[in-house]
Amino acid sequence: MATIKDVAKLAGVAISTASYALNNSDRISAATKQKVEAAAKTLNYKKNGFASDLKRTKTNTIALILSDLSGPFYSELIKGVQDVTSANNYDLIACNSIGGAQSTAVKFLTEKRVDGAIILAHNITDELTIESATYGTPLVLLDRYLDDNHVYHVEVDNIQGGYRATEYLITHGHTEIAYISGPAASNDNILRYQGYQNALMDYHLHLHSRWHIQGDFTREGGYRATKLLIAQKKLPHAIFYANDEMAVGGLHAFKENNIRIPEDLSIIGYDDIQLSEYVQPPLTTIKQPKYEVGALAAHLVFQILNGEKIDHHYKLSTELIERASVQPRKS
Amino acid sequence: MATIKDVAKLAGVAISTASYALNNSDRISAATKQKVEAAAKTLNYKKNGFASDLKRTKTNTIALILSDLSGPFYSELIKGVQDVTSANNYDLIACNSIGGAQSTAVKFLTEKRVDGAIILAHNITDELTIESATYGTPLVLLDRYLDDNHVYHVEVDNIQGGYRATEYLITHGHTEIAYISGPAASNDNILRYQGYQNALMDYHLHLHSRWHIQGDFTREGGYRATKLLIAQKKLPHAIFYANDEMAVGGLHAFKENNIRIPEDLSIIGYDDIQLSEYVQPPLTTIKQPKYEVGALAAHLVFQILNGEKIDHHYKLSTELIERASVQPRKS
DNA sequence: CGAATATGGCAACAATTAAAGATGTAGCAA
DNA sequence: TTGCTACATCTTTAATTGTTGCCATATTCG
Repeated sequence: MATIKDVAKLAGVAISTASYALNNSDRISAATKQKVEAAAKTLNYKKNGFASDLKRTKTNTIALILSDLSGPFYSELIKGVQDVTSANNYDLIACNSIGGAQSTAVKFLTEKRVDGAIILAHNITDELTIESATYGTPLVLLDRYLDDNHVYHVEVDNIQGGYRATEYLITHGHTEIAYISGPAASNDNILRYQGYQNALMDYHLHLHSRWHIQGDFTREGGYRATKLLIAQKKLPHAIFYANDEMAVGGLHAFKENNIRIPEDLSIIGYDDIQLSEYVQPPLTTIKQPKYEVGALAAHLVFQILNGEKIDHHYKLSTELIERASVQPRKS
Repeated sequence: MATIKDVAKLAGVAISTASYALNNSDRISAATKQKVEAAAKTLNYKKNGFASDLKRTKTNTIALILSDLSGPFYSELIKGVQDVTSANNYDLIACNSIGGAQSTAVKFLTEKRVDGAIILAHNITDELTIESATYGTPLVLLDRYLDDNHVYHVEVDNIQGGYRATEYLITHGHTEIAYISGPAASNDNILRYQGYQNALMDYHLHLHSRWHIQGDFTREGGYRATKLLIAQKKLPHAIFYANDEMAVGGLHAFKENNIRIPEDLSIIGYDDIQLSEYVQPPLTTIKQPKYEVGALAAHLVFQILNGEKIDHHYKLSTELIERASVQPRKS
């Protein structure tokens, strides 16, 4: 493989001259520049990215860290990140954090292989995150809060989203409203539940523990939780599923038990996944501004990279998508 | 940021000794090793990835190149790649090829930032692909054929898949079978159509050009193509959509025109996307072994990296998923 | 004293870049 | 006209980036 040395030799100039010429420095005469470029072409010279990055101590790439590349991650969010990154002429790579401290993500972070990162992966420990941030790599966290001077956050207002979903059910006349939760440890879940509680309180409704069923954000978990609810004999008026995947699972359970949605019971989800529009009935749900989250996160990375002083916290709000899984309660 | 120099100084040893110690060489005494490790810890030393890669001329990472990171790409396929890559203790990064020659993907390929790559991105030109391959980076192409000694291929047998789909319709009594195609330039599309033609021929059915409608692999395109077909007044007995996305679009069009599937007309798709199971009626379709494609592709990269001589071409076959969108024709 | 083991010195990897050097040209005085 | 300086332009030398690994050397022990 040809190096810049070979190019310089062929062009009959010094290595540095070749470097200047190839990098469009204006201290090189047009003639020399042409000679060098011709040489580079005939040798099929391509610069070695590492050597270049090493000297410049800058990679021009930022990482999007996902817990699992093959996961059902938000394509809208990625689009947001991608758009902003390429507008800034940076490269974007996606890597996974499977394997914790041994993962690709952590390696890229600690070994300074990227200039900045956006993290959507709860399996990267807090310490690791802080450690990476402290050493100068701008980090934007999307899925949790971390009190550190070098870490920035973009989040969707989950409390407000949970509140809105619950309020929507209440204003449709439902008073017995169940909540099928995500994993207890999930921050998203906790906040959505908080919103649910706040709404019940504000409308002077009671919080029954029987209406709080544990789920895990998976379709299967939603199915099981719903079966459990059905087995309790007395059904609620409506159910707020902490995410759409679980709601889809719930739909299966209801179908098996000949319970009609929304005639017998209203349900609302959270996320507005692609499927929501296609299930029967189409799912009313809370939509998160995913594109905006991604775009904002990427923007922040660049602002930090430019040394601008910015807030550490950004909160975006949700939107309610009305479809057909909720109907007013007939008394 | 601490470098190995600082570590060596603090530990009171030479740089090389520190390097050996940190890389678990057995030529270093346990005592020294410990000293070095302690120093590294107090200084919070993390090796610089580039410098290391530069010296070793090896990156230990392979790239999965996708035309668009935010696209609806095959999560099963990625899972296959991911599993094999991590089993080989390599890192995997995903990058996009938006922007052609200026894209991140091309940059990583030409600048030797990765040891190998799996490409699922038609917008990387053939020349570029060959160029990268020639200079020693193992390349596995998933979406097209390229006659080059350094390029390897894994493909799903699209002719067989197209044949199987068509044959299934024929054996259910349908004789007037339409084909709604993908983009004319798509290799996948061409081969599926080839399979369709072969099946018709083998069963002595005529190929009517009126039954060949142009689509583009998108939901919207499927919708439009189907409307066109409906507008022709005379409907076929069955339709073979070159992919599921278009079939979903078709379903919309039929619903709008009160044409019942599968009572009035049978349809079959291709891909078995997640949605297929959920649309009404659930879509009978051809499933591609995506996980296997990804896993095999990754395997090949490592075999090539190990200098093994392997075939340049691998073909996997499809599977027919029977659901409810095809029913026998009543004469 | 020779062998084995542990450690250190130094070049190499491929690029960038500051600073010094070379070359040529113009201006001006003798 | 000649000779010299000054300056601008272009090119080169050499240092630098962080790490690795070959080779040489120092130390220790039987």
